[in-house]
Amino acid sequence: MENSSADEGARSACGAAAEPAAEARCGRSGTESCDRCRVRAVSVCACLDPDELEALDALSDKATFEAKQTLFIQGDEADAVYNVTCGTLRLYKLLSDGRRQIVGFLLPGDFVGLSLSERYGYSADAIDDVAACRFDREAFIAFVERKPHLLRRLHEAATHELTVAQDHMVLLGRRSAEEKVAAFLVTLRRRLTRLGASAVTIPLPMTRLDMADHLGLTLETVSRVISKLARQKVVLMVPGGLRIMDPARLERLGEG
Amino acid sequence: MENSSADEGARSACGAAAEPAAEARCGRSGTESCDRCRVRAVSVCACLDPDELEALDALSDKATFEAKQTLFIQGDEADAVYNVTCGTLRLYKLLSDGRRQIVGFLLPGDFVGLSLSERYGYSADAIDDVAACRFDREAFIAFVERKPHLLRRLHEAATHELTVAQDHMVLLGRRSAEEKVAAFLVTLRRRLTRLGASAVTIPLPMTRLDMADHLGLTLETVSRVISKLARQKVVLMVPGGLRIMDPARLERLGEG
DNA sequence: CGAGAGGTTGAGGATCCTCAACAGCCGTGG
DNA sequence: CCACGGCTGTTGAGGATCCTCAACCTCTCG
Repeated sequence: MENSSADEGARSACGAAAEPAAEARCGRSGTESCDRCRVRAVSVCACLDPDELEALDALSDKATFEAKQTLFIQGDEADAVYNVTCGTLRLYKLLSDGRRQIVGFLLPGDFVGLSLSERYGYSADAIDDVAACRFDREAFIAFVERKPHLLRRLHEAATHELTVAQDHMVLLGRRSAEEKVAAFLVTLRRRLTRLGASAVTIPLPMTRLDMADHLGLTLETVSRVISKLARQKVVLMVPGGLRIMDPARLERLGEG
Repeated sequence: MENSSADEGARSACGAAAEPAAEARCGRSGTESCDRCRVRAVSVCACLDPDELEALDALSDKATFEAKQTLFIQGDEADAVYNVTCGTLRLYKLLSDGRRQIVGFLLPGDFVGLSLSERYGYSADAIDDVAACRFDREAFIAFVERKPHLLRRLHEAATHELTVAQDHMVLLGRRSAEEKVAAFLVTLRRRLTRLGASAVTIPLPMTRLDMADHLGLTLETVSRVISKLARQKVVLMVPGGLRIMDPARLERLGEG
């Protein structure tokens, strides 16, 4: 039973049928072995040869998380690292009075636990249904010790994250609400494009509050800016996401 | 001829005499060999044994930069990496209309160029006179290739930077002006303490504008907040810095 | 059908920014 | 030696942006 066509383009990158359970939603990607993995080419695993990949595969569990499930809390002992294969995660820090800053959204291919440190530096929730390769942290570290080129790759990934974080500091510190939302959409579009997803319709599995807590705004401001962009025909609001009607205009709003 | 005692505690971490030239201001730290280096214990070099240290020493130039001198611009080809031994740097990104976000201040012991990538991801200026160990990037990478434990150390440093960046996102996105300034002072105090500097008087070689561009504020707001903290006797304004009168109160203002 | 979650929109207000004036410091140069 | 300009910092008045509070809507799910 397919739904109406309006929200079709706004589906998650998984692109599977719409059953609620994570296993179903993410298709077989949660249980496949590495050689058939959809996100291998964009993941840290891309640097491994077939033998190494097999060894790594032997270390991994295929874990799934339902929407809104918490993977771990900031300060928890870090017993696992993950490679996301399907779905969307939010990583966030809380202040003692409940204020929240989402430091990033993770998409398929992204790695959780780059720091390899003993405790998680942020909390992580599944936003929609998520599938991931789960590695015991100790075992993963031991594996890395024997593969310097994997360490090199992890280092590249970490410094890339650092660059992304610094760009986000510019956004948080020096940009207007409209620029923030536009830049967020442009960035998300680029990431989805690199994953091979359609570039015209952006799925937004996160809520307005999530976006607000990522952009240093309130949910009302996010909603108002998106409404304004829709009024100006830069985007079209569709269930579950946004259709980009004027990419050039959006990029101009998002670029400094 | 020593100046009045008021500004004595607010000197830079170099603690040398006040001649203008970088070599003089930073004392011998800019030309010393590694085994007498003041910041070795807190630098990435700390993981090297004496032989390795000697090999690395052979790769390094001792570079000095005068106050306000630019080391490199965002997008420049990255031909060198640096280890700061004395003085303060600002790392920043610019938007096309001139808005600036300072992504970090570097103190002695900090490393510039962790990403080892081909181009610099931000611009860097000396704030006061600076001394640093300069390494040819290619040569440094070749050295790292032969020393996996140094790569591991660089990775640790990079992920530490990432954590710092994420904490700064919380500050930029979710904290008030007063909290921002207080947190900045607390953080700077902690860093200086780890370097063995006095914890009661914080030198502030950067301008109000620098602080504002780091905290996502205007220079006027920074000035007003500091004045307010001084009125409340949390800090005392001294030439070149601040004396912390009520550390507990400052930490409460700075903590979430 | 009712409850709850998520989203939109409006009115009013707080925070922080903009613009402006002025003070202190310092090196330069008459 | 002192006047001057430039740079930095402080303070005030007024205003823009964004937040807070609130009402209402749609959609989903039990």
